[in-house]
Amino acid sequence: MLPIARVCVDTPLAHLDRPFDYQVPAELDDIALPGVRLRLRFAGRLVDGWLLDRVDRSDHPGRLGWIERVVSAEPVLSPQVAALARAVADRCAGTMSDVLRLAIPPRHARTEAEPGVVAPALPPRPEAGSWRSYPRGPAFLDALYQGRAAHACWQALPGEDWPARLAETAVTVAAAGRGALLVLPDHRDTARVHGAVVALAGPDAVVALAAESGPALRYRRWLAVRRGAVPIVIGTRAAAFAPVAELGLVVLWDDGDDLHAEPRAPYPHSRLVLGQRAVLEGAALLVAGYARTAETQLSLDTGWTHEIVAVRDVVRAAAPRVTAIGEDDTQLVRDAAARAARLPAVAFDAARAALARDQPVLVQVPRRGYVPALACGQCRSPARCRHCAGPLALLAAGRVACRWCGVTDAGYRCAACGSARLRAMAVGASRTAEELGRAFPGVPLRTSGGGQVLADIPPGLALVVATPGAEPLARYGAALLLDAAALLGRPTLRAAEEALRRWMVAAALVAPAADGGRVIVVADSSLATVQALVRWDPAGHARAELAARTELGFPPAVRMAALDGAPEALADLELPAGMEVLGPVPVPGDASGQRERLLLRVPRPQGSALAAELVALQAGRSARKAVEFLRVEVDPQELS
DNA sequence: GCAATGAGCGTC
DNA sequence: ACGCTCATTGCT
Repeated sequence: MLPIARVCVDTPLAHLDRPFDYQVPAELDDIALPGVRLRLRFAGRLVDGWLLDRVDRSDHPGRLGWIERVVSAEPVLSPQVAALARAVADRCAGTMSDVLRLAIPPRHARTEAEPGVVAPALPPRPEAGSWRSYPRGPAFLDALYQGRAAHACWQALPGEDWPARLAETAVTVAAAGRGALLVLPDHRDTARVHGAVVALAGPDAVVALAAESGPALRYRRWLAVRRGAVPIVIGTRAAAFAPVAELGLVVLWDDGDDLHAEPRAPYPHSRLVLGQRAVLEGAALLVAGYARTAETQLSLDTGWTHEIVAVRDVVRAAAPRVTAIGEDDTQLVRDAAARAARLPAVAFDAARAALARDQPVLVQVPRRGYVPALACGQCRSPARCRHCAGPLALLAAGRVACRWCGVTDAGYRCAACGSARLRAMAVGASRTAEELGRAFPGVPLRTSGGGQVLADIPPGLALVVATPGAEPLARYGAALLLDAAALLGRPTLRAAEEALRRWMVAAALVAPAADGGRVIVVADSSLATVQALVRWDPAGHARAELAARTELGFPPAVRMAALDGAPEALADLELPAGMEVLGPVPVPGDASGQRERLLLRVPRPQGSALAAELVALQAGRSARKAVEFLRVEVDPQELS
């Protein structure tokens, strides 16, 4: 066999993120194949590595070391995942070994020794009749069956059985003899889609890869995928790297959910990982959800995806009736208990009507701890810095400063209406479940959220109080979206998009308007995001959101990177020339105050140049043995 | 003039 | 964290 092994060495040092050549001892020659885990001596110490390739000669002028050990003959790193890890590392200004740590689960030797399972027969192609609600849906499924690399974004109708629809896409691909990979925000959604695929194609065609299962089970399922025995993989963000054989389709559900953002370096988002895979492996791509992100809108505008949406009348027929009531003009009810829970009359009436029809009522209350942001006192549009368009915040002294560039702005005027008045988007006092329960005596009260998430509820009457994302599955007669202004007023770039997404996830569980379904959102009806919910118009909202971000120079219209570190460390950085530097600003969510953030901003076409510069920056630091902490995140998820 | 020592650097 | 290079030091 070819005498030289090209190896990716598992080291945290950025300047060593390249292949190294080793000699293969004769006794390891037949198992030292591409993809195996290795032990080798690197700079004196014994380290882990990945065998990338066998080649006939090395360009290294010095003496080559020898591979110490092949950990196991299992070729865990497929060529496709190796290429993916390289591409993701380059894009995120990180190292391949960091990405491989995310991509490949820890070895479980006993599991590896178990006999493998046999791949099941191809499932039959499923009926795709339900996709007829979406004019371009059936054509997309045809493309999947024919093995074409179609790229689409799909806005599910309210009330849609979306797990069944996603299962149909996956089984269609499996029926054509290729693999499908579906990535969902959480375990609950994963289980639902897994169930839907099992119902269509049986239990042998699909595995769920989720962190919840123990290491042995997780590795067993992962190995079955790697060995080509399972064509359909469902899972949370780590599954985006699953080594599905003959990948024909990648699906991302609810791409605005921040659970899709990987918190470990180099912080790749599932959207990025799956997008890269679609390109590298020639697979179809489906980005789906009730709502639509600005990133997905951009992929439509650039022609990278096309949209699968229902026509207006079909959307209207499926949606509940949504009513917005402003906080200020809220008419409280006579009922003392309802008044104590600060329930507006309209909300109280909608809930009572649903309960009278024997249908459950959902109450969405935001999680605690949202920081107030500043908005125009006149038109309520977020207050933006005149210098860099960053978000304004109130300093302790009562003065106003930008959270991005730190410039204090004494003479603020709203860019939209010219008003000089500012208003804190106060976090509404969160109503307790007990207060709400007292307003509806005799109705079973259930709460879902935090550590106690209910998957579903028993049929019949119930008042369900849930935080966003924890709504139990049911057909509700009404939903009350309380403290909506608190969701909308969060001082982050994605506040509006995120609010609409969360409202839609809740509202989609409510019966259509024709069946009496009602949604009451306690927020000013003149706000664009509230109107988008009332009209059930996720596409229009995404278009407006992207237009606004383009205007202001925010992602995804531009490429950004965040450099977080101690102020001295940031001051010492030799920043690349030719890009806009914002800050230092506070690090979002950092309570210690010991760290600051620099933001680099470039036009999108210079995105890869920015990543390359940041790789060079980190390589220089690690070569110089710099010890001060520096966190580099390209496309930072949290932006104020 | 040259060996002995140690800091710095690259890492196959 | 090993081993190589290269500069410095101290001795002949």
